[in-house]
Amino acid sequence: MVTRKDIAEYAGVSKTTVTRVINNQGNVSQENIEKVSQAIKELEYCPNMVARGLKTKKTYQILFHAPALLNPFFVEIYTGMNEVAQQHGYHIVVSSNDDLKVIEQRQYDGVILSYIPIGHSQEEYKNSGVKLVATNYSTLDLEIPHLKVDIAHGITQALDYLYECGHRKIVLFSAQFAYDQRIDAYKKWLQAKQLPFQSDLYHTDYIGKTTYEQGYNSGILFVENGLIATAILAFNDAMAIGMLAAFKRKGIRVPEDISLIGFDDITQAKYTDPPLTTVSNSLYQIGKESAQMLISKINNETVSTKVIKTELVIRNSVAKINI
Amino acid sequence: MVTRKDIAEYAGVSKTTVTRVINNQGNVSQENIEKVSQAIKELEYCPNMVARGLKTKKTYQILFHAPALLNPFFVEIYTGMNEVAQQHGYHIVVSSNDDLKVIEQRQYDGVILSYIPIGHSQEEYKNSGVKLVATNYSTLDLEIPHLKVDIAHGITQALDYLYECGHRKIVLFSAQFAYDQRIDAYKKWLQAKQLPFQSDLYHTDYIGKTTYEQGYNSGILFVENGLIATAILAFNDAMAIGMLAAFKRKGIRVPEDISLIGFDDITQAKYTDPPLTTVSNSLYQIGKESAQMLISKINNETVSTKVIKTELVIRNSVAKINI
DNA sequence: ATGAAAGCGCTAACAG
DNA sequence: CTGTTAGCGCTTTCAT
Repeated sequence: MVTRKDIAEYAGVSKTTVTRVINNQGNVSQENIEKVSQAIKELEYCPNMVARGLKTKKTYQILFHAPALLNPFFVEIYTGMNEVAQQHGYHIVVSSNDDLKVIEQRQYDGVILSYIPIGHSQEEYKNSGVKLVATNYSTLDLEIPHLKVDIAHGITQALDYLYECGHRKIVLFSAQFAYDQRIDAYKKWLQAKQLPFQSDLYHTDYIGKTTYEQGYNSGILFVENGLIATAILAFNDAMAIGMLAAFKRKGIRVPEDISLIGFDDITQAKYTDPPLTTVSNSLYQIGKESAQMLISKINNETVSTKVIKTELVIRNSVAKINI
Repeated sequence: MVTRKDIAEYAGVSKTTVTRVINNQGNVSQENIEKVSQAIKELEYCPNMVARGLKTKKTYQILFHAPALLNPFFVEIYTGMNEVAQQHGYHIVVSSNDDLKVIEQRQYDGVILSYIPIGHSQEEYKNSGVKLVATNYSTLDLEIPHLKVDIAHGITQALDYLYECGHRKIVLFSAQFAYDQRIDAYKKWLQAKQLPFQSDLYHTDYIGKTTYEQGYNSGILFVENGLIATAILAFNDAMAIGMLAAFKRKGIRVPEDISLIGFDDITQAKYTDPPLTTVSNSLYQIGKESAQMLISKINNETVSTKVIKTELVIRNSVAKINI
């Protein structure tokens, strides 16, 4: 390994001078700049960021704390994040490891939270002293600056659309694992439309997992219990896609027999049969912005929570029905 | 930040002793072990891996060099990799950055290659001196130890199955971006079956991208040019899923009008309509094994190329037809 | 404009 | 069993 020392000797200057030209801090003669540059090129020197990190306390590494990358949802966010991180010279490592110690151990410059693991609190993260930002958060009481998706708005958009299409019996799939704005938004909307709230018209039958598989299982169950509604608002696209498969399996046609709306607009949503009507979350954009937010924070700029607007993407999984 | 020095002072021992108990190297009295452990707990000390890395030249970081995580294919591999990496205390960072310098800069302990970027050669990687392993490689001339998927075998399995189902006109989708075993395997198989080789029965119309979108476009084109075959062997599942959408759009039924086989068996393949018959690659397993392989190599064990067996997963996208 | 020296937090001889 | 010392590769005062 060739170090700054080698360059210094080769160029006949001091190590300090080498540092100065590498980080172009000025105060070095044109002649020396050239000698050093030449040496660097010839010896193929490249700075050791570990050593630098030890000294400067900056590793140029960011931790993305996500439950499971296998969920396409997170992959799209990650992809956006990664793009801006790269532009700023940061590497991102993804971890679903609940151990907060790694943050200090590995000296991450900052962390992006996409969830707070069970058994941990936002206080713990805050106390750890790292630069912190949350992404795609929808819970109300988060003090950490974050990108807030206005899920309530998205739900309302979807519900309105369903209403326009003539639907009056709509099942909402929510989640048990956390407080979910969906339910409140749903109730509020029902009230506004003067529709009755029937508890069997929303489901919280699954815990934590919002996957294809879970959607499939929920779909099967839903059919077997008798179609109690004309439309479903799924927790997310992955689940909606699983349901699509379940309905197909059970001989239930979408949208003829039941209408279905997803959430997130992941890439595949365009390629399902029928193409999935869904609420777009701008996942990629969210990823980019949250990385930008964290990097700003690392640079000691002040950042504040920002609301992301959702958008209804109309494809073919919802039917107009007669009222 | 609390360091080893703080622990030493708090426990009334030397820094070396602290090191010894942390890395339990023995040669420490029971009494001191307890004093140090106590101090660590009370001061909430945790070792700084950057400093350690500088000294030991081990960062416990692995680079996964993959073109795009958005491709579900890579995500599944990554997930497997990540699991075993975690078990061994490694973090993985994914990068599609072509710059080999980061390997030295960031002092990665090893890198897993899923492709060699255009303009680079395996020699370059080898010369860089890092521990190296390749994953899911199918080209023939790779000297780096790797997990080799026997694509030829997979193709043959798929082709055989199609043949059994009565298909004689089969389109193979290959890729332009690299030498692809598929074509050779296809030709060889045709010969064995004494079927004529028709150049219009394989396509290499797309470059590099093997995505949903590309599959969709290819599917549309394929239909518009007139169905010249009864079955398609797609490059991978992502493309097959895109094609499924295209056929649906064009009113072509799968498998009634055309049969379709994918490659990889990604998670969604189970949830398409119809569920996709495909060749399983054991992506998750590949990920796990390649990480294991690299870690062994990092530990200076000798590792060698290993062939992964493919498996035909029969679902419902292939029809039996009359010969 | 240049260099010497100290030190980031850790490990690894070496000496006791 | 324990501690002293040097040093990993880099940055940063502080002199010159």
